Amino acid sequence: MIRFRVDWRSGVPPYQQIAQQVRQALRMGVLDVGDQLPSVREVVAAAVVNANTVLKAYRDLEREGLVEARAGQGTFVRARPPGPPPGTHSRLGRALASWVRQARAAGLDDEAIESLLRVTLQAPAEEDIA
Amino acid sequence: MIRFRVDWRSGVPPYQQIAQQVRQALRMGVLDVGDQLPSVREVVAAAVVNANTVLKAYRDLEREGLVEARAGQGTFVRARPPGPPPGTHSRLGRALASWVRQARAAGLDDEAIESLLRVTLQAPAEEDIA
DNA sequence: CATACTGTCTTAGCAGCCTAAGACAGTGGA
DNA sequence: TCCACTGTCTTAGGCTGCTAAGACAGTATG
Repeated sequence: MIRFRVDWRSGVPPYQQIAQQVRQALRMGVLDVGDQLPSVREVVAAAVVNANTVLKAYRDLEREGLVEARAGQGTFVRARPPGPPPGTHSRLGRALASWVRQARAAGLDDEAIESLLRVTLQAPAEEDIA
Repeated sequence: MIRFRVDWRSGVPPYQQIAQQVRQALRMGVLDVGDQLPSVREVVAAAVVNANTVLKAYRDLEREGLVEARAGQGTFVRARPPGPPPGTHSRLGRALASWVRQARAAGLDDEAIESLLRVTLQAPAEEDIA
């Protein structure tokens, strides 16, 4: 059963973080069609967030067609998001992990690493900074 | 002169985005000690955000000792944030750009890429998903 | 039927952040 | 001195998101 992790310092709304963690688990193959998501009350009991917040995240995922809520039973994965299969993510993930090790060895902290990625992603579009 | 870019869909408060872009420019060497930041009114005129929002970002940077505000003159870079020199970031940035090209060629969009990094950064600490 | 799960909705309130417009103060040059 | 720039602060309002507690409905099981 997937377990959620909320970063309160990031400024990103918790309901968005939960939804995104589900999407990523689907892309990575950690979750698959038919799997059950933790019940709203389980997430609340884990002291992550309020019931309404979990509900909002699950509703977003339902609107995207990724999950399906059945009253009395739970919330289940209905489909996989568009994109490459899990194997592709695993392969790329290993390469990225190797790069992260280098970056950390060079003295970059997580914030510097994330900023570097953000710059890299925007780079080809336009000059982003300066 | 550095130019700011605000992503309104990210959920991250604009004042945090501005402050972070300055920090990253310092790490990358795009900004250096003595350089001037755009005036509050310039940023406002660029239709990025409100004056109070810019002020909040600059105040955060001042509290960190990175910049110094001088009434009547402007806001100037005072020091470089701790961490490796700009050259290190450039080198790592090129390697990362190469990886990003592979990921995009494999069909990953920006959200998938960012999620993959987030998972990778948390991975060694604890099992983050599942 | 009774119980214990499940998802769902309501109400009320609070906090953070952004906006708008204006006003004040310090600095430097004509 | 006057003007144009700079940072700074105030007031007032609004929007979004989170919290709390409770209540209702659907489903499965004994």
